[in-house]
Amino acid sequence: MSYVRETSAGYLTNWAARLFARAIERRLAGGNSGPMPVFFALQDGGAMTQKALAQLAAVEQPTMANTLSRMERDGLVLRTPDPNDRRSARVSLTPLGRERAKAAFVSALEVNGIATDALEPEERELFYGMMRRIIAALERDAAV
Amino acid sequence: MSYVRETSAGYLTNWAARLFARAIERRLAGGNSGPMPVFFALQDGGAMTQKALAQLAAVEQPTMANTLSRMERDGLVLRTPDPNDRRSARVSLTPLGRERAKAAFVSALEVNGIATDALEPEERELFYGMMRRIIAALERDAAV
DNA sequence: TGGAATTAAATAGCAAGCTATACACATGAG
DNA sequence: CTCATGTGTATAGCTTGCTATTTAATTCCA
Repeated sequence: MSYVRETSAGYLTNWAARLFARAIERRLAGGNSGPMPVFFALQDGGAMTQKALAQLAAVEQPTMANTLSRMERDGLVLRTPDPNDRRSARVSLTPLGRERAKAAFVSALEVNGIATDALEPEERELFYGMMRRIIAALERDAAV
Repeated sequence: MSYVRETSAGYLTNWAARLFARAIERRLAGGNSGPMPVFFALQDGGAMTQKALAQLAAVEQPTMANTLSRMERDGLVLRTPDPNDRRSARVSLTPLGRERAKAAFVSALEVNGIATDALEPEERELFYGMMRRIIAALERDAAV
């Protein structure tokens, strides 16, 4: 690694993020990592608004709209019109979606395990904390 | 943040990576973050092969091919045919490219500064080290 | 030397992220 | 009650990433 790569927080983070996504996708055989936050949010049978899902996943609304469209196309998710607000729909997992959610959960745990195994046990909470502080700082910056 | 978001290394890393990219792009006014590794590799006037650039950036060859095509389209980069190997071309920055590279360097430093300011000074090297270990672990996994 | 294997780059096609904008419905103020 | 404003989704259009495949040139070996 060059000096820039070794000591740029952004460079390292972007690189690691791509490796995380690839490691998960490799385990999902055809599945992708985009639906993961939806799986986590809805795995216990709940239903949520697209807007709420976008907030949970920390992505913009159009990103979530497209992800849900692909999931709907693939039979993973159901959009039920909200009777109280005809603009809105409640999103829930289909049986196939719940099945895939379980598999995604297993893969995510495995990949996170590979990553955290690279850290000393006492470093792990520190790593999460550092990440959360960096995220908070960058979100403050974005809000300006 | 939910429990999953707070303690999933992959989730946190992906989230932070997107914030890094957005923070840089916000500062580049129309510019994007994809060319950044090319800027860093070529900023001092050197020329490199597409393959070498892809390795430096840690992206696949077609990803770099497309990035370079956009940069060429935008007048940032020049592809000079290699006289010794007609399959290959030497890539270098145009004057405009070098100008943009300087701006990108400033932005990257600023954004990295925002991130590292969220860490205690004595935590920073530790953070880079943790990231490098996680990257190494995930690359080992990918190589299996 | 001539065909096989390797290598550099390009292309096709998809996912997931973004911004900007459009559309349809809901709501609140007068 | 109507019209302006606000809100939930959808769409358009772009970048960046990936895998799989193709094309063209080089190299190696029999």
